[in-house]
Amino acid sequence: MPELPEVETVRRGLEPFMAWARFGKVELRRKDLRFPFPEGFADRLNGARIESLARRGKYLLAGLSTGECLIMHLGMSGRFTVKEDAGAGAGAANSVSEHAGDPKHDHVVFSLEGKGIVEIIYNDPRRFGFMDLVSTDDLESCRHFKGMGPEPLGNDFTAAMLSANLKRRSAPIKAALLDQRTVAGLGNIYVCEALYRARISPKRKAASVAGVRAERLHHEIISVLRDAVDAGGSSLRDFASVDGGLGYFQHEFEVYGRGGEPCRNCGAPIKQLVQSGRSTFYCSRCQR
DNA sequence: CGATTAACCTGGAAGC
DNA sequence: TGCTTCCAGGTTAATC
Repeated sequence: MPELPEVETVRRGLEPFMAWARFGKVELRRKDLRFPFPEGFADRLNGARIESLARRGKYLLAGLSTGECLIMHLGMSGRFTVKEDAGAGAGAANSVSEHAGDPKHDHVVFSLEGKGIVEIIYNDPRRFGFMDLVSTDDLESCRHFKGMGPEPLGNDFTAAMLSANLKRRSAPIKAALLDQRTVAGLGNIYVCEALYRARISPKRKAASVAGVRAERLHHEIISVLRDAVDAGGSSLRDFASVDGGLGYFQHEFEVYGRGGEPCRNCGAPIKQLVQSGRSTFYCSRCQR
């Protein structure tokens, strides 16, 4: 489900409930998601205060008072919902999202004590998501973040850095941008959209995206991600923010999911092909 | 070393 | 209506 803008939308939805709250009961309804939960997961969270809720690429990071960091990845179908007034009696759960998902896929329930008690429910039908606990000191070097590329909406992401990361790569630019070592947080949708905005063919060799093309691409990656974050992400199929609200950036797609429809710039039909096992959408007239 | 593919899972949509 | 096939926002282990 989620690329950077969707994960950021989730982060913003969870932050008011999670920041400065304390973990109470942690309920695991199975022993694994994509990977097993780490040893003693529930015990290590219990009693911990959440000092920050951050995002790195497509990962959510809860910094804990215990010196550890709770790492959460939503995979393809993960979602969080918040249940306020948990434990306040029957029928009192007045903010359960209407997009809560099938309860049979509710795999984790965090009970949090902050201003009142809330339950944070993690639902994930496909179970491609996962959670991990890592010492805060080891965050950068841990297996999830070692080698991860720059944060595209951060201050240190530059065209020169993008160009350097694409140099000596023979794969198509589409594949290179899906690789989280090039830039963090891009997925299939926003790679297609950024390449369209930058007028670069997804089939072009990554290494040939340099100079003015790299500058254009750098600029458009930032612009499409900013626009999508501002729109609350894209709601395809089932993405919903924590409060059940839907993003609306899907209405602004220029190419993604528009195979055969006319390019809004030149009128030529949008083409669709498969790269790296994923659908690519692009305009062969506008994108070179 | 880098590039490509299959695999992990379930559910919804499309095709017959 | 029911069965089958394909496809989906991500990552990673295995293979070339």
